[in-house]
Amino acid sequence: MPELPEVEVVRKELEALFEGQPRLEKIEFLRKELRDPMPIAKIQLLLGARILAVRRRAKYLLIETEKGGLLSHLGMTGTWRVAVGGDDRLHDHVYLHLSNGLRLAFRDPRRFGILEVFDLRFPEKSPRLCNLGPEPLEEIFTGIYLWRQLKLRKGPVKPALMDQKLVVGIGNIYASEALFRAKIRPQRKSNRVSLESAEILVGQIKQILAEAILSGGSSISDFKGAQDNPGSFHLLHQVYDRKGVPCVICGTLIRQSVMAGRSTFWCPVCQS
DNA sequence: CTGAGCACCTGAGGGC
DNA sequence: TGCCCTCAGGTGCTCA
Repeated sequence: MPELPEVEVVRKELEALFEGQPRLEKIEFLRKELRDPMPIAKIQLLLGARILAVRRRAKYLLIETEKGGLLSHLGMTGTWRVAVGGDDRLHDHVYLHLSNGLRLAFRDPRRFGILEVFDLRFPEKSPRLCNLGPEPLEEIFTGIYLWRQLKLRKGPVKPALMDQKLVVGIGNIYASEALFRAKIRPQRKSNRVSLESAEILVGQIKQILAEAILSGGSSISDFKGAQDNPGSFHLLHQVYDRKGVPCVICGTLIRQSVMAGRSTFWCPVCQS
């Protein structure tokens, strides 16, 4: 799935496609459910509305219209794509027909994605958004904040970084990558990460997410932008999916293990 | 409260 | 070539 950088890349592309504030002329559902049933009737209430903006909160895309908000999550394999005329895509589930002539497809083979409405006036109160931690690229996400949060936890630091209640947007790739850059072993107990290490880790998280956005995201497997352009950040992965490959710093072979059900990669020498 | 395990679903890739 | 197995960017449930 798309982690924060990939979602942000999609957001920017949608923003460009929504230039001129097109109307939602038709919303076509090719199936009734993704991971959960879609609230089709509520979504249809947005018909005819102009699209005003598209924002991102955590890994959610928030499309703001005159008549309300449309929220989407890309799950593991979700994408918003400009549908080309006549194509008959197996995994297209919803089409947004816009008044500028574009047809946007929500395409998601595994159907772990989400499509719902949200209240524009109180987005933070919507059920999907009300328990989220701070945005990692904003100033409130600091070393002292992370250190205090980690102090409260006994488990390993890597799953903690992926907990969206602690901080949003970091998924399985960027958790491994940020810990490598900060020289922290993923297995390190959260409450034993020093303030100094937490400061370094926050700096690395901000840097890696920003770099990934600039590179158009990581295109492992099938992530692509709305108009088929792949990102290139996966070329800069230093540990993720590199089991048995020499560490770029010290040459030791990268190791892999499973933590909280997710593959985890690290250098046994550089990270302690 | 926390953390672990698993379920949700399809497709890609490796081994034989 | 084909079959079978494992694994995949996330989240949210149950259970201890």
